[in-house]
Amino acid sequence: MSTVSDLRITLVGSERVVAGGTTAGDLLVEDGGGGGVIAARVNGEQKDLAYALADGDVVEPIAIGSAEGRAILRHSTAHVMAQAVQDLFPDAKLGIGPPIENGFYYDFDVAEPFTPDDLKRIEKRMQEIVKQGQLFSRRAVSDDDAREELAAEPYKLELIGLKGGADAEGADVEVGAGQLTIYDNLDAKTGELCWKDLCRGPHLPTTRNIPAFRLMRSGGAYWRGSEKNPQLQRIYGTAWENRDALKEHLNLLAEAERRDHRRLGAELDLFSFPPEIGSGLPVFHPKGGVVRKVMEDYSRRRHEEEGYEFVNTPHITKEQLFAISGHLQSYSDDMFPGFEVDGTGYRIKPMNCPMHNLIFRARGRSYRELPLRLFEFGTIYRYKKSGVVHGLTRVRGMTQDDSHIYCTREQMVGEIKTLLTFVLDLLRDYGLNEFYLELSTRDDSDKFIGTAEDWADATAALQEAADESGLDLVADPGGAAFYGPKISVQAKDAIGRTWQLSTIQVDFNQPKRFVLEYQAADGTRRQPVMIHRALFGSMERFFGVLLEHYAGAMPPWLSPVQAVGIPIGDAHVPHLEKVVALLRERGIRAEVDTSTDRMQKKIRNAQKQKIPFMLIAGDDDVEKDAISFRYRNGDQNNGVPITDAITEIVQAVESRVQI
RNA sequence: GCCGCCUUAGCUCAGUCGGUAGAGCGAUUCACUCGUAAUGAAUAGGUCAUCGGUUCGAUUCCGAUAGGCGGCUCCA
Repeated sequence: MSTVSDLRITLVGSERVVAGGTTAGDLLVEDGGGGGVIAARVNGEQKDLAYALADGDVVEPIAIGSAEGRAILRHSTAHVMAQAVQDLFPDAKLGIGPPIENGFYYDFDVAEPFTPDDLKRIEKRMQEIVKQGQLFSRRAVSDDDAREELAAEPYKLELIGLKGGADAEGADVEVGAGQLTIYDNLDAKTGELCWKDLCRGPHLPTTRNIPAFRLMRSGGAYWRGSEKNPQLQRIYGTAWENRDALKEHLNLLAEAERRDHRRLGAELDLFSFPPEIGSGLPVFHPKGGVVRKVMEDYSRRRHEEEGYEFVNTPHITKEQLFAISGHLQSYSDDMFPGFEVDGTGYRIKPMNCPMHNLIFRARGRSYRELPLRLFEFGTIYRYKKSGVVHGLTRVRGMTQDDSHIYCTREQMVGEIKTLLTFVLDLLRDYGLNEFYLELSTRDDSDKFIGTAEDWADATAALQEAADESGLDLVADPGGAAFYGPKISVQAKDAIGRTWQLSTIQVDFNQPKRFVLEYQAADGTRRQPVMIHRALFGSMERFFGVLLEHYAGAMPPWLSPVQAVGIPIGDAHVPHLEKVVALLRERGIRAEVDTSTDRMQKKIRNAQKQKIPFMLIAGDDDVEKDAISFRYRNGDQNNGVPITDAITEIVQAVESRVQI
């Protein structure tokens, strides 16, 4: 029996004396924090509310709506789901069930994959469990006891064996580094055991604390994330602190679906993926083609201004080139198979850099030429596994806005700084405004080539450029490629999703392999620093990202059709033809809708095509030599003199604003 | 590549418990000429993804292939 002497504890900053045996829950609920407090942070560690306080403990509440609270909620919901699954499918073996961003999952080994109907049944059973208000009850067990209790759960047994060294994503949620614990789900009235799971916790006090959840989908998932392991069936769900938050989340998903670039690409007649050509190989239709052209034209112009030199290289090459670059050895899984021409092996190129290196090497280079910045819209082909291909974001053929910069070590810092500014400015021109950076560096493993000094220098240069940008920087230690560190630019889109776009990558490998050299001022031959940089990533992918960002309503400068003339009657067509001709003279992509539809229908069509400027004309406008604007948002501006209307459109296009 | 689901008219989708198919939109034609998100009518359009099997008979059942979707893995 423990002593019942008073305990001195600290509750969010203030000292407190409570009776022995007080739990975190007693304290926090008594403190008035009962509303929404579902767990506690005691001495920095998450604990159940049932945790019995000890003398000297520092206690903080965890609210269900906080990041930590949501994770606990979702983890507990995963338990409820697993219980429901084992109720309905007694032979299901448990994998792992961690919380994830926006929800949770649990993996099961079952004879038959789950059907959508199964998910409905499971969800229904979960609701019953939630209603029952089962208690989550923590219990410490020895490894041996745990093995005995979980003898029927082979995957759990495997996790017990891994304790502390759990490597798979989510596995450490089940087994921490120390003492094993099991969470029993107990009937609130009878205290009867309903279900149990090996788990580190903490959990909600009862299943009744789950306010809102939904099962989302199921799919296969390899045990412990390895292709070599058997596949389990994973069920994904989402859970929130109240119904509104759940609803908001579901709305966001619906909005994302509405913005899906694959859907918009078809609706707006921008591109398609003819099966006759092959998976992951898009064709751009005239309307998509003009958007791409505008993107390329503007990008070229900016690169010219920044001192890039334009090069062109072929799509195929002797295989030998990739033996020199090393890609054949380390990248061949991602390359299309080779073929033979006149007895020599050839390949389709999966990257442009080796060819740019050959341009660098085409003659002796002086330090006076550096930095040498080679730029190309280089079309490359990479073999992607069939299950990976996805719209424009995961293709097998793509055009990179690729550039390779060769500079001296002394120039490296300055060059990287300028580069990052250039990259961010250009992305801003396309209407992306929220960024953060990720810095991928080496770790101690021996897969990395190049000297420690090289790495330190390059990493410092990237770090310095990143710091100067003032953007948030996420460290990614160990995430670098074997040949050098990199910065990647992550952009947030209009609905808050992040996309990895540009990368700036230092390469210690290829200059060595291609024996790239320049002659320094002192007459010695030195190896240049090589920086890879794809700004949009690929034109296809960036196109897709922009489409989703704008939900198809591209800003006027990027819109395939910038203005459409809509006559009220046939008699007004010549008037609009005249306006459209004037607009075209100013470089505006404009046309008159001369179809036999009624003007209401024409407006509807233009609206669906998300054309920024509708120019409507009837008798009133013809008489006044004017047009009436209708904008995409439904606003009107009637009787605008033609010259004013043209100025307005041209200005909107030239300033690259969104309207 | 792996697990599951899907493929019916240009698009979105019904349907056939095995007896060769429908709608809306779109297209075409005709009529209507209209002031801010769908005028009306008629017509055309499908080897039910492809190939093979089972069957008297397959779009339907089975298998393979291709393509798509959702996961997983991969993305130096």
